[in-house]
Order: sequence, then C-alpha cells, then structure tokens
Amino acid sequence: MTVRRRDAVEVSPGPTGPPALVPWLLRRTNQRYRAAVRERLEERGLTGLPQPGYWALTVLAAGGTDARHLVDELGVSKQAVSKLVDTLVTGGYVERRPNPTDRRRTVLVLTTSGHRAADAIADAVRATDAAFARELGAGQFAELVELLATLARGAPVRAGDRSGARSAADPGR
Amino acid sequence: MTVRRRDAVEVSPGPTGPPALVPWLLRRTNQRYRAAVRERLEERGLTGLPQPGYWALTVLAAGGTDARHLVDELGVSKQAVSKLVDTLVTGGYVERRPNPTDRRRTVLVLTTSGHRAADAIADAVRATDAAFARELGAGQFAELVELLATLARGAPVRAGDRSGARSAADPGR
DNA sequence: CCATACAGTCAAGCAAATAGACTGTCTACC
DNA sequence: GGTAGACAGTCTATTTGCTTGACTGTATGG
Repeated sequence: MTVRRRDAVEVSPGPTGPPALVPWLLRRTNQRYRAAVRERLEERGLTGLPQPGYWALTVLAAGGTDARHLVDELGVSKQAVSKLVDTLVTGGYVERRPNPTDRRRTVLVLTTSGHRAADAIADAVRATDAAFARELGAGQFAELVELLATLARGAPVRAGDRSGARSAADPGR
Repeated sequence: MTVRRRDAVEVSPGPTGPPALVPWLLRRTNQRYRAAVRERLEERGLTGLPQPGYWALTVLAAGGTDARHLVDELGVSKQAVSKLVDTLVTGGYVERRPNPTDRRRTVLVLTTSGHRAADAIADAVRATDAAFARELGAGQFAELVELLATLARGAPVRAGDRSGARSAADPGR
C-alpha cells in the first residue's frame, strides 16, 4: 500500500531501470571523471581554471602552438578558443606572441605557471585513471582507453570545415 | 595525418600529438555521439528538443514518474530538472499531474507525442550504436558498453544540490 | 594586382547547469 | 494532536561554455 518512503521507489523489478544508452553512459562517466579531476586539482591549489582550459593547456604542453590547433583538438569554434585563451592569458598560464613568419597567427606559449598547471593536470588525470582502473582492473581499463581512442578519433561526424564554424549541428557542450 | 601545408611553425618533430587523456576521449566521443544522434533525430523531424530532454524522455518512457527520479538519473540539480520539465511540457511531450497520495510531488506523464519522441530517440541511439559498433566490431563495442556501464555507476558524484540532499541512504545503486 | 581564403577578435546571445531563497506538504516524534 | 524538520518542487539570479555573425588584418594563388 504505497509506503511512500524512499525505499519504496523500487516500484517493480525493472521499469525504472536507468537507460543503458551509450550517450547516457558517456555523460555519467564524464561527470564522475570531471568531478574527480577537479577535486584533485583543488587539493593542489589549482583553482579558477576553466574546465576546457585543462585540455587546452594539455595540448599546448604537448607542443601545440596556435589557436587553430586548439580548434582542431578541442572541437570547438575559433571564437570559443579565442575566448578561452583570453582567460588563460589573464590567469597567467599562457602568453600570446606574434608569429614572425605569418602575422595573422599568434604563437601561444606556456608560461612557467602554465607548465606547472599542465603538469598538475596530467597528474590529476593520471591519479583519476588509477582510481578508475582499480574499479575495472588494469587490463580492462586499458581496453576501455583503446576503444574510446578509436571512437574519439573516428570520422569527424561531418566533413572538414577548416575555417570557421565547427560542425554546424551540435558540437558537444 | 592532415599534413596541411602549415609551413613554418614546424617547431618540433611532433605533429603535436593529441592528448590521449581519458576525459578528453570521453569528451570527443560524446561530441561525435551527440552530433550523430541529433542528426538522425532531425532527419525524423524531431527538432527543438533540448539535449538533456532526450534522456529525460528516455527515463520517463522507461517508467520514471517524477522529478526526483530524473534528478537521480540525469545527475543534475532539481532546479535544472524543474526547468527541463518546463520545456518538455511547453513542447507538448510531457504533462504534469498532481499526485493524489503525496501532494508535494508531481506525476510526470508522457503525452502521445512524448512517447513518439522517446521512440525516435531510442531508434536514433540504436542506429548510432550500430554505426559505432561497425567501427569497433560488435564484440568490442559490447565490451565498451559494459566497461562504461561499470564506471558510469561507480560512485555517486551527484552534482551539487544542497537543500534536498539525502546524503547517506543510497545503498542500492 | 586582386580575389579569395584564412587567423583571430569582438559583440550578442543561447543553452545548460548551479546556488540561494522560498512555498507548500508530508512524517516522525514527543 | 502539534510541531520540528525533511522533502518536492518552483522562482530568480548568475555562471559557464559555446555558437553566429560581423569585422580586421594578413597571406597566397591565379
């Protein structure tokens, strides 16, 4: 008789089961991962950095040098990148320098604290990886990474479009 | 690849390899998935539906009946759910009805077009699954789904929500 | 030399989510 | 039975991340 208490939500065996749809799984996993990484970064005193800044710094630390590159790697519009770089510059993580051989471009250079931040991010991600690997087992985790890498790098969903607008449809958010 | 003509600026040997960090992989995979699903839905004339509405409808179609449930399943705050439901109601996908046994609650009911939309979404996701499974091989894809499912429901990670937090008391999941 | 493409920025605006405060309702416990 | 406190849900304000469109300045290929 409808004992409306929290445990009563187990209405029946299956009906309210969560949807095991892949985008939903990705979403939830992403939520967990981001929270964990952010938490670890805050422990290290790295705050005030915008989320996508993490990957921007990572890309730059890996050798990226200009905004167009970030557009490709992050999968967002050049305007978004421009704005993101603004905040990274304001935060003292990145410097913009003129590119002598092509004056349209700007060379993006990590500052010292930018390098430090990139290292911290890499550490935080690695620590989170380890925690998650513990849930799956190392082998399985490696498998997961490999599968994701394949999908992530797959077809651009819709062809090239080098310059401006990213996939007109809906790049993630 | 993509050895574009990026003449100068060939700083180091590296084509500045992409970061193979898991959150980045999740992000990119998510981008692809969402774009693909959205594209398929648009082909079917289902537009104007907000992204998270997809999963809300899916949850409701699976038997969910109230907002609190959506909070759990979507992992967002109750305020966000309230607003989301607003748009679903406005769009004619969902109706709010009073719950006679607990007048605080609202029973969320899919309308006919809500059911239609939920079906379309399930189809679109399934079609996208199939496309992605083709990239990985069926077995590998199944493996991926299983691994993600494990991670997705690992720890609570529930997003902030302060007033209505029933912190402990979450044994089941 | 000029049309065109490209790198980047600025401004406006939308989408999704959070936080805080508030209303109304239920439940437990004395 | 009355009251304290938990809980469902909404409202308002704000933040974050991103998109479009318009614009400047620069390089390049006919």
